Order: sequence, then C-alpha cells, then structure tokens
Amino acid sequence: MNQVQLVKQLKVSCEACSLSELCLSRGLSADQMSQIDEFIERPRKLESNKQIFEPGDKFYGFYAVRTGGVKTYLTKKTGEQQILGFHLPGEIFGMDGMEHSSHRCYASTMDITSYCVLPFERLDELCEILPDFRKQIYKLMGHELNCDHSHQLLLGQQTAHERLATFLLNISSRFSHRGFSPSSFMLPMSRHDIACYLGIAVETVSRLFKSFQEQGIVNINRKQVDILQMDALNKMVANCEEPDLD
Amino acid sequence: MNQVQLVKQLKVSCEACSLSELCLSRGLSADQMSQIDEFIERPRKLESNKQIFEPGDKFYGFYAVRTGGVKTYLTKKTGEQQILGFHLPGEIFGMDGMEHSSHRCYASTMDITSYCVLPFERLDELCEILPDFRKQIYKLMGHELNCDHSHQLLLGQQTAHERLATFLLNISSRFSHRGFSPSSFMLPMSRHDIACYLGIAVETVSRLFKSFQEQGIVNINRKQVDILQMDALNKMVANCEEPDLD
DNA sequence: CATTAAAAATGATTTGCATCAATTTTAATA
DNA sequence: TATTAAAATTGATGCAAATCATTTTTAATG
Repeated sequence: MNQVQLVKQLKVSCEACSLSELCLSRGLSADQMSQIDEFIERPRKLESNKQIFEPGDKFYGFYAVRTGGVKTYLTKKTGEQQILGFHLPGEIFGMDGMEHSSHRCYASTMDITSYCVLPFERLDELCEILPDFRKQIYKLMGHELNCDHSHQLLLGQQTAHERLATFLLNISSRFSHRGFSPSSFMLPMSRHDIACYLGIAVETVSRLFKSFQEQGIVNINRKQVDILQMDALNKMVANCEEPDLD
Repeated sequence: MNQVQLVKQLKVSCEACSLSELCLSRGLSADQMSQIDEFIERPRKLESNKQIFEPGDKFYGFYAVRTGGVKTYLTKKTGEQQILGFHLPGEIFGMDGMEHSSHRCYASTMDITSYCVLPFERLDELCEILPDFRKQIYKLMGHELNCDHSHQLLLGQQTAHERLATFLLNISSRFSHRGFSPSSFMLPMSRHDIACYLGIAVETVSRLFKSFQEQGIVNINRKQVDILQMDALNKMVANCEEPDLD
C-alpha cells in the first residue's frame, strides 16, 4: 500500500462511515456532510475502562462513538457512581460540557472503543451557516434531554423489575435502529454498570436476570442476551410508559 | 392614563423586566436585548394547577416564568407522576419539545403564574445572526442537561433524607441567586409535588420535615421554610456532591 | 360562619430491595 | 496450564421507606 492510500485510509469520512445514518450527519446532503468531514479528527481508539474526560476537564466538543461503548456518570464522594447514560456506536455524548465550557461528569469506555471528536467551535460555525445543521443540533440536544427524562421516570417511579425490563427494551431498540437484531445481542456493559444505571444493587440485577430466565422471557449467558418473549417485557413496562406519539 | 401609556405598559420588555439578569437576555447588550423584545409575546397569566402543555402538543417555543412557579413532569399509566423539574421566576422550560417538534412531558402551574413565550423560530433566527446569543442558548441547554444529571444522581443514589436536604439547598440557592434570602422563603409547591420530584412518598416528606425541625435544622410552617443551620444541611449532602468546579 | 373537600400529619404494619457473607464462574497473567 | 484476581451468582438477614389507616389542619365555597 502506498503513502497516499495510507493517508486516505486514515482520513475520516462521515460520508464513508457506516454510522452516518445515525450520527450527526443524519439528514444532511452529501455536500453538507463533506463540510463536517473537513474538521472531524482522526478517530481515537482506547481500550476498555479508560477515561475520556472527567469533571473539570475543558469542553472541547462532542464525541461520537464509532465502535465499542461509553458510559457517562457522576459519583458520590463515597465512590458510588450513578451512570447517566450508555453510549453505543453512532451515538453522541459530551454535551454536559456546554454550560460551563468544562465537563460536569465522567466518560469512560466500557470496551475497546473508537470515537470521533467533533470540535465545538467548528460545529458552531456550521450552525451559523447551515440552518439544517442547526436544526439537527437542536434535535440532538432535545433527544438527550428526553433520554434523561425517561431515566428520571425510571429512577423515581419504577420497581426493580420494571427498570430491568425497560433497560433491556431500550438497548434492544437501539441495536434494532442500527440494523441489528432486536432480540439477540451482546451487552457492552458489566452487571455492575447495569446496576449503577438502574439505581439498584448488582445482586438484584443477577437475581432478576435469573428470574426473567426462569419465566422463559429471556436467555442470558454472560453478556449475550436473547429475548424470547418481547411481549412479556413490553407488558412488564406497560404501566410505566406514556402512549407513543408521532 | 392615556392610550399610548397603556399600550406601552402591555408591551413586554426584556430590558425593563426585573428578571433580565436571569432569563434569556443574560449577558447580552442592550441592543441585542431589544431584538429579543421585538418578538416576545405579551405575558400570559394562569391560575394554579393549569396545564401549559402536555405530551403530543406542538412545540411552539421556550417558556420563561415571570411570577409563580411551574412543574414539568412525566406520568405512568397508573397515574403516578415523576416531576422532572420545578421552574421558578427567571427560569426557562419547554426544551423537551425540540426533538420531535412536539412536547414529551407535561407542564403545569403550581400557583398563579405568569410567563413569557419565546417562539422558537424567532430564537433560531437570532441564533443565526448573533453568535453571542447562540452561545447563550447552548449554555442554557447545557444547564438543563446538568440539572437533569444531578436529579438522576439524587434519584438513583441518595437516601430519603439526603434527597430532601439536597432539595432544600437547591431551592435556597435558586432564591438566593434571584436576590432573595437563602434561608427564608416560601415553597411554591405542595408536599405531594416535593415527593414526586424526589421519588419518595408524601408521608416520608412530612416525617422528614418534622425530623429536621426537631433537630433544629429548619423551621417549617406550611410552605414557609426557615433554614436555621445551613451547615447541617450541607453536611447531610456532603457525600452526595462532586467537588465545586470553576 | 358553617360545611365540605383537599392537604398534611401521624401512627401501625408490611415489604422490596439492600446489605452482608460466602461460593462459583470467568478472565487475566505469568 | 496453573495462579490469581475480578465479576457474577446465590443465600440469609435487616432495614429504610412504602403502604395502609386514621386524624388533624387548612383552604375553598355557598
């Protein structure tokens, strides 16, 4: 392989990225997409359990997960962490830094992970000149807020088994949107992380997975999840949800 | 009073508004502020317990509380509500509608309340031409996210008395920023709403208020709160917080 | 001011889940 | 492949806070 080809391979391209339908460039024209391409840095790669940023770190921009998985979280002084969100390929995180130009939470990889960095100043410039892109950014922020709101409902009002069912359906739906099976997938996070996201104890996660399996609702082997009765899960969360809109 | 004066009085003005230091116009020049003035509608007034919007309602824009108080919330089908946030004078709500151009949560008044409506299309136009204003909007959205994150930490990891102490300190600090006493104020919301915000039972709120009072930490009479030992409250939440940044 | 309904407070009881403690399984590393 | 540490599971026990039931207080209305 010659020099030119190598450089080409290293150069990021949203146009070529298999995640372009999910990520920032969603709904943009090829022309607009190439404008984003111009400033996106070469993807960075980290192994599992590495920190991407922590509270106080300067806000550099948004982060887009390409492969692997990232968790964002807050901690109590006693060490317990509350996981705010799991971020799968094609998803964006880091918006917590917008308020003070410095981050307020931690972000760590949960697996070997590669991600793109989208410098905020460049995004802002695009916002100035591309109304469509601006709308995309608004939408993204609204989405983030709505995810947090659902999480608040879960943490404040749902029982442990409702929480776990909600979690499985949420991950399933996100895999499904990326074109993968909604009923068979690998969880990128540990039991401990699931517990910290759901606000329950690890032991409870174990026991509930076992219980779901005994009821024939799922098959769970380590991180491999097979949902056998999607309706049973849906029924379990039926009382927790708002009716579907638009 | 003649016709002209009457019209002038009805006309909203961010410049003249006593909340301008808190609300959207924060940090803008007088010139820029007058640009906002041009599209803000006459404030609307509602009595207590009236709905401003509900899930599915078209997203018209942001809302700024002038007087009174507003709660935003989600509900389970069984009726329980999870309050997502309380919105006091000078604060903004309604950003949940940005994702789908329709709201995802409910917003209701908790008191006689007047509020301004900020049409989103107009805000967006200002974003296009005023980089400073755009930054203000980003900051606002980041703030909203960070509030939600703190709330997630509270709901997922804090005990009932930590939650109530956090709540009192949070309200205190917000009143304080508006120039009111941090240690003596009227709560705009009912015990039930406090419970729904904190993810605990109303009875628990009553009992904890009583317990705090017996310890001489606060004096609570109906909705009037007097904080006697701010340090005691701070100590109570000491393990829950991240170190202060910037 | 009397009547009624809603909100808040108080007490008794229950329970879902945490916590504690101990194994078992899986993964990491020499 | 053996050794070790971390992750996950399983069981026993305790408790914080929910739930249920009742009373008291406050606010609303004729």
